[in-house]
Amino acid sequence: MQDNQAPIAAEPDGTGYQPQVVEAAAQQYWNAQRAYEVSEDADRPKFYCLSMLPYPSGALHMGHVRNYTIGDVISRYQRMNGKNVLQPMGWDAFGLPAENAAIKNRTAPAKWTYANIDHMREQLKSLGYAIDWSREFATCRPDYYRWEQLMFTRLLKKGMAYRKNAVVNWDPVDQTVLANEQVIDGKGWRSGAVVEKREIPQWFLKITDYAQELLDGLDTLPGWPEAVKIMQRNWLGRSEGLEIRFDVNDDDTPVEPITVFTTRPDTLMGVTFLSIAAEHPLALHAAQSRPLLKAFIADLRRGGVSEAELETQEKRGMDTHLRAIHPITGESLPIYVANFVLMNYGTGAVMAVPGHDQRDWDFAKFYSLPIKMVVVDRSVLDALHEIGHDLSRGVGADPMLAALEGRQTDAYATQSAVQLIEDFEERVMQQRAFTAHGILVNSGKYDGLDFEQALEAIGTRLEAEGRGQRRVNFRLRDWGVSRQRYWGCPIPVIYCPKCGAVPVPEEQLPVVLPEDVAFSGVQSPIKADPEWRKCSCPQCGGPAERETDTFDTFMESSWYYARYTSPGANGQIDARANYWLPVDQYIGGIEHAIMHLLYFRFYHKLLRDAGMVHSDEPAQNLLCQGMVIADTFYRDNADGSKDWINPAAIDVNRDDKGRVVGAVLKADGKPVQIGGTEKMSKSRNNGIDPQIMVDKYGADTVRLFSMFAAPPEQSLEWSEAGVEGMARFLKRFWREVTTHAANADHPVTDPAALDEGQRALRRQLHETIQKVSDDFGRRHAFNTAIAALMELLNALGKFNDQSEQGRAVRHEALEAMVLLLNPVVPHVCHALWQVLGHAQSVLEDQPWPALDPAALVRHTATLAVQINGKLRATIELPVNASKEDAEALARVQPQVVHFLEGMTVRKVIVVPGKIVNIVAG
RNA sequence: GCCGGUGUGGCGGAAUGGUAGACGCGGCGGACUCAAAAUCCGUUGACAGCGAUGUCGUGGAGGUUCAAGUCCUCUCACCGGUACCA
Repeated sequence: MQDNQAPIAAEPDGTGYQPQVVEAAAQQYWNAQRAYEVSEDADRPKFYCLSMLPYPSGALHMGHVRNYTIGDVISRYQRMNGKNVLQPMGWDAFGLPAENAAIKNRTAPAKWTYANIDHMREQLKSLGYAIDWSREFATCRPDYYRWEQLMFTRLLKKGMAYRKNAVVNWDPVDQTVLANEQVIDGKGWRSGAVVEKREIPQWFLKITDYAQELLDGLDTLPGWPEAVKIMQRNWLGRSEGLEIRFDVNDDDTPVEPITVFTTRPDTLMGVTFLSIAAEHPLALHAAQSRPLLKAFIADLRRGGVSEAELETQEKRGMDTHLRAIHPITGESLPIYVANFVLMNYGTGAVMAVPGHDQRDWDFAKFYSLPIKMVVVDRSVLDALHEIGHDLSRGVGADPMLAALEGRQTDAYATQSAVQLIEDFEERVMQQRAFTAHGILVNSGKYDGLDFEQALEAIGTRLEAEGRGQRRVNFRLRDWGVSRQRYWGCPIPVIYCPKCGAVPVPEEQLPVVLPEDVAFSGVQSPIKADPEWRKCSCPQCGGPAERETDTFDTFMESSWYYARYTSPGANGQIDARANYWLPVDQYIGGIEHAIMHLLYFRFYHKLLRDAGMVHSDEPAQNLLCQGMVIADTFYRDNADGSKDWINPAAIDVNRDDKGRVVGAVLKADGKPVQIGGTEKMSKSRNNGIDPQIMVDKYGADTVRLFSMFAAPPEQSLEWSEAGVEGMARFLKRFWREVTTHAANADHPVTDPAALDEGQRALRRQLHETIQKVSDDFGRRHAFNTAIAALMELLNALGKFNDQSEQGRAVRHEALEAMVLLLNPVVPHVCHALWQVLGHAQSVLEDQPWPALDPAALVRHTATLAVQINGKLRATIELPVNASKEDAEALARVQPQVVHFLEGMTVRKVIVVPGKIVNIVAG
């Protein structure tokens, strides 16, 4: 550090801002004070701030830094506002990546996982988060997962867990089940073999029993993002409709009727065929006698099971040659096997109405099946009225039929009515299905009814005949929790040849997963080991075998939030849970909007129904942060592949206006291609290591940039130049405080004695306090809060008043700034608080700066003057000026006079304190 | 395919129906320096103009309104999820 700089840059104590020194000292103090360890305190309002726990993938990434910094800012802010704040941390330690790493590195998944946790814990600690580390746990430890095994056995006894067949991705070469992620273009990612669908028995939790409650509960969560609630509503997919039974004709053997569910019973008279899933029992029955159909069904087994894959494939089908009986007309309808009907959804069979469903329309066109129009737009009815078919003349609810049968007096009108309907058919039905609600036609006695009337009439009739039933249907399916993998929580079930599936007795829990294993990836070690599974039946004592499947890892992440509240509890959780729960603020990635957050809500209701918690929902407020993205750079290889180059190794070239015109590799100075800005990933080599950034700039700078560069819900583009800007800001802040503290005593502000400049600075200070409080506490708009603090520092830099009250106002402002910035950059604030003459302390225990409303008072306001909505002038006038005064002043502005020449003023709108808009022409 | 989101200067972003572009980055000009770095000062949407100033401008097309980045309809592109990645 040079010491011949201009006086303003000189540091009174001879040193500048040294983040490494400042951060080590602050963290050491917090540790010594155990500053963030908390316990239940009935006298203070609690605040439980929870960030989604990390998967220990190896090293911290910027997404973690962003997530945990948001949580930390909220935690520290809430504590400064007097709350008893709990901010815990743990590890979502089971999962597929550990198995992949085990194969690659020839280490046991457990060893790899624990090493990652140790490394990532140190990284997290270097960022200075206000975490209560005494509550830390990893979900792969038996003392964690034993409680979810216990819960599962109890659910099994209650009938809330059950076993049934379900379809999985099967790799025929590796002889293993693949995750959807491991299926690429219908092929296994390692073997390259075409994946097959295969049915195997799996355990399920009856989440569908809670479907209605999960739906209703969303209305009790005003603190959740609307987008998340909408996605969950759509995922739950509540619909009301009619379940209809179609009898089936078969020449040889008697067969079960087909049950379908429809939300459009009004189109029943337009059904021209039925579609069933390939796995439907009737399809399998028909295939027995039809080799072609059998081959077709076998062909549909090719490829993976993911919805995205199934829904985007070409629609195909084949006639079973079985015939269904229309429940009203008695018509004989073809039954098709179709690849777009999924056995998982509803009943695995749908009634096809090509006239009024686009997918059925496409299918019918392709296979030359009949299309019947049975619903027309209301406008057709209106047109009928115009040509003399008046409903009020006793036609009642049956105008179409009347028209068609010529019961109207006017033959011309009748003919026109027929024409109108035919026109509609011509105009609409030739092009596509008419899918909107409307009025029934070609439906016999139901002609003229609207949707609700038709639902009522047809529903009542089918219910009376025992052929149908009105019911509520959900899209949501039960939660399949079985995984055919090693690195997960063992499912606590024993299979006995005599007694069947028996839950492991509570006193025998936990069923411990062996951690010291050889792992090749071909088969789970507990499946490969003939000894591990051997046991005796808890009921009859005879020889039996353990379940070797493990739980879906969403099981562990569905209740961890509750376990943090009860460290060491001899049970899943204890009474402490009801002090801390529900979570006040939950923070995590938007990618968890549906599945994790639904299981999380579901599990809370399971805990409630087991008497362990008293609330209905696990989290009051939810913030979903966006991704962290970065530029990508690459060079083309001769074989057409790309070499992706990390942004840290790149220099960017610009033209004289600052536009990027190219990039070169620092190492050789030669050009590279610029790719898009994408999510940080290994595959694009555009990840920026948080550790390198912390080592280079300090944790505070990294935290500040993460919070400043974008609002939390949006994606955040990493920019090292932007990081440098944050480092500059902290340096200037440091200099401003240290210079001030060294130069003088600090008198107290006397608001009555301030001159205009002093009052203006103090007003800006209190406006900033107001804005930062609102941005941190309510809006979670950390970026604009920081911008306001930057503006305040800019103003302080220009404020050269060395008078007593000048120094007093500056002192007031700098003290407040240290407190306002503390949630974001706690280390530097910890140091500067002492520079300002205070004893070393936990800054979160200082009160949040108080707003002085008197300081905010303004005497004049600036109004925009518009002519026809375009800005032409601004005027300054007293805040209490009347509308008339504002208009009068606006009208005499030279620009206004100029623009109004030759025009007539029609109207003047005055919004006091904001705008005068003169409408003229 | 379906569900949800996003789109504003050279870049990240600001603006909760009321002066589009706060703040930061980058660029340009200057000060300091033997020089460089750092720091500081000024300037910076596009187009036209010496200038005052004017015109245009928030993915695209329409609409509502005295007034639209913001509300509505349609549309395009990208991102997230799609039940075994977490």
